[in-house]
Amino acid sequence: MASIKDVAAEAGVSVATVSRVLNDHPSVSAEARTRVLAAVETLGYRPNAVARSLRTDQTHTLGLVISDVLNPYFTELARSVEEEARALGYSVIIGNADERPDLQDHHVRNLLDRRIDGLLVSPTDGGSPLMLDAVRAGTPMVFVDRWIPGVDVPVVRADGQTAVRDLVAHLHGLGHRRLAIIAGPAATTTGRERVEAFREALAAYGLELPDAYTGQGDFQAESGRRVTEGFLDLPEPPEVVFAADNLMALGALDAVRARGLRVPDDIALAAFDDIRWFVHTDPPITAIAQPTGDLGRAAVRALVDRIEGRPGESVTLPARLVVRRSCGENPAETPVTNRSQS
Amino acid sequence: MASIKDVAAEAGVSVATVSRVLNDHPSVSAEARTRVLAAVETLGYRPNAVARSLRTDQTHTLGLVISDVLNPYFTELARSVEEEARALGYSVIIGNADERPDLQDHHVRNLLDRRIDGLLVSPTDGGSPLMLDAVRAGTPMVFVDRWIPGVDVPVVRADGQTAVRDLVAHLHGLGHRRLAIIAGPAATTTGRERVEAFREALAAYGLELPDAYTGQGDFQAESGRRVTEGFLDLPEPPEVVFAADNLMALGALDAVRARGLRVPDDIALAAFDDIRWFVHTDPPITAIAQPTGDLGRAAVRALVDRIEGRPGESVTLPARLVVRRSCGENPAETPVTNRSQS
DNA sequence: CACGTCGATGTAATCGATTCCAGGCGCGAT
DNA sequence: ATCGCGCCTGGAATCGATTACATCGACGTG
Repeated sequence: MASIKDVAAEAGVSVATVSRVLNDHPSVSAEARTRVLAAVETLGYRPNAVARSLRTDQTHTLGLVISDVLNPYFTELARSVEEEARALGYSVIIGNADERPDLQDHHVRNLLDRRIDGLLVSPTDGGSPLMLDAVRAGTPMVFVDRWIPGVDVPVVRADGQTAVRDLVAHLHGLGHRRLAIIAGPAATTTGRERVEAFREALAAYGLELPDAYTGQGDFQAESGRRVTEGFLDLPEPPEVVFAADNLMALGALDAVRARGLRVPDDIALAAFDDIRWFVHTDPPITAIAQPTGDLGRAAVRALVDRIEGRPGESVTLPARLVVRRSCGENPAETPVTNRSQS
Repeated sequence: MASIKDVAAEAGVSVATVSRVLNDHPSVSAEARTRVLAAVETLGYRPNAVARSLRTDQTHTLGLVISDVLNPYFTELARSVEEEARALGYSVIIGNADERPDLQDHHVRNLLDRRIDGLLVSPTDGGSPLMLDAVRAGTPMVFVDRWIPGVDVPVVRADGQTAVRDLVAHLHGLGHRRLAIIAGPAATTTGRERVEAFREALAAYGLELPDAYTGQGDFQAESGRRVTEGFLDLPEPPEVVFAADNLMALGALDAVRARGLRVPDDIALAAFDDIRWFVHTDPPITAIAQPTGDLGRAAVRALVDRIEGRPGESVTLPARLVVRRSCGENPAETPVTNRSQS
């Protein structure tokens, strides 16, 4: 590949001048500029980003470490992150942690080695020393969706509390009283918070959340299936299962169907995280929708603010309930919200 | 951040020795080695990948440019690509082209500027001058899923011809005679091939594929909806709609449902690309499944072979038909294949 | 004893950019 | 005519690594 020296030789100027033209520095004569640009054209020159980064100490790259790329929620998040980053002149390198702390660490280390300008993380766990060191060392960082308590890093996330209350109201209104939850890993904030919000919402109706109705999942489909099977084996199975993410809801659906039971007739199902496919499942699934695109964009803006020396603040956006048919018929309401989705 | 110089100073040796220790070069005394490693430890030193890349002219990074991250097929592909690359010591930077040639070019340019070691592309179109230049300039490249005819680059893809024949046999056996297809963009190989395979398979049964039954889609859900509406408006609508990818099938499902019609009673539906959710839609959708994971891994191996100076060959793997209920009941067969999926 | 060999180490060049600094030139003011 | 000031320009340092080459000492051998 042609280097800046080749361009300088071709244009008959020094490398300094070429560099000045390329970074449109003011003091370059019109003549030099045109000669350089012509040389760039004929040589098909493209600046070497690696060399530039070494010198300027900026890569114009953000790292995004997410917990699971196969989860449509994170895919959508990744997409909006990349979009906003591109608009602001940054590229994104995605690391998929697969809900595994060791893989998460691998990616964080890799990204740090590559001297990314900032890091967007949705932590799988309570935070490895590596990540905490990075924060302490001053690496610009922003948490998205999940976060690590006690670490001084902006957090961009959705607040599901109101939506969970709406969900419980909806369930209660349909006559359900025995409500169970498939929780996410206790090491994650979202894993804990969703259970707490659910418990509080139940309390408002004088309902309890017994241990038997609190299954421990890991945000993956298989755990949803396993936990649901446990629920169905209980002497008094719950009337509703609320899955703390969309993949576990999928697993729950599998488990229910494998027993030859039907949703919502035999057992109702609801999920945190709404995804396109929930409109098309049998039956369409009632879910709590996060403003995923907005979260991704806000997270990037916060991170870039930090990188470029501005404050960079935390953002919390509301999630909302989307009622479909998986919790039982509500003749007046269902057709409307269903149609609004299509 | 600490640099190699700091380590050298701390250990009381030269930078050359530090570098030798880090790259485990044979001629370093045991004593120097331990001193260097200790210094690395106390300083928390990590080599700067940017500097290293500049010097060695390798980034140990692959670029992956895919057509649409929101498409589960490509998400899965991306995941397996990253996995295999990691196993071989490479990182992956993903660029999402969103089926837009201009975005595809943006990412290719960006990746080239970053001096990635090799490029994995699933082209959205016939190939921009930029990409063709890169091939000519000797950038290691491999096409995956889709390719560009006439370009000398290994291709890793699935062959759907047999599976499409199986599909048509299945449909014919169920009594369907008026079969329609929602095609992908004519600029893509997969867009063209799937139509051709379908047409040939129909011919084997003495059936035609009239223009009215060939809708032009763009691999996005919205086009599937639009085309399907067109089909339903025909004086004699088709009995089956075969969507050339999973998103267009989703759009088709929307369109059918919006009319208050039912699958498969009013119209049958099948799709190219199988995804997890197809088991759970109403009804479960008959699809042609690609060995996505194998494709991703094979593509990475071919690319890394090229990068490291070995041949790097094209690979074609067979796709297979997965029968579910969306084309009509086949009492003997359906329960079995359906159960095998769960 | 002299010489060649080999292992361990350091010095310095290099990768391809950016940028500080100094110098040359033209021009207006004194 | 001289001076000073801007504008352009080039030389050279620099970023943090890798690596060719030189050096030096120890050791074995003829």
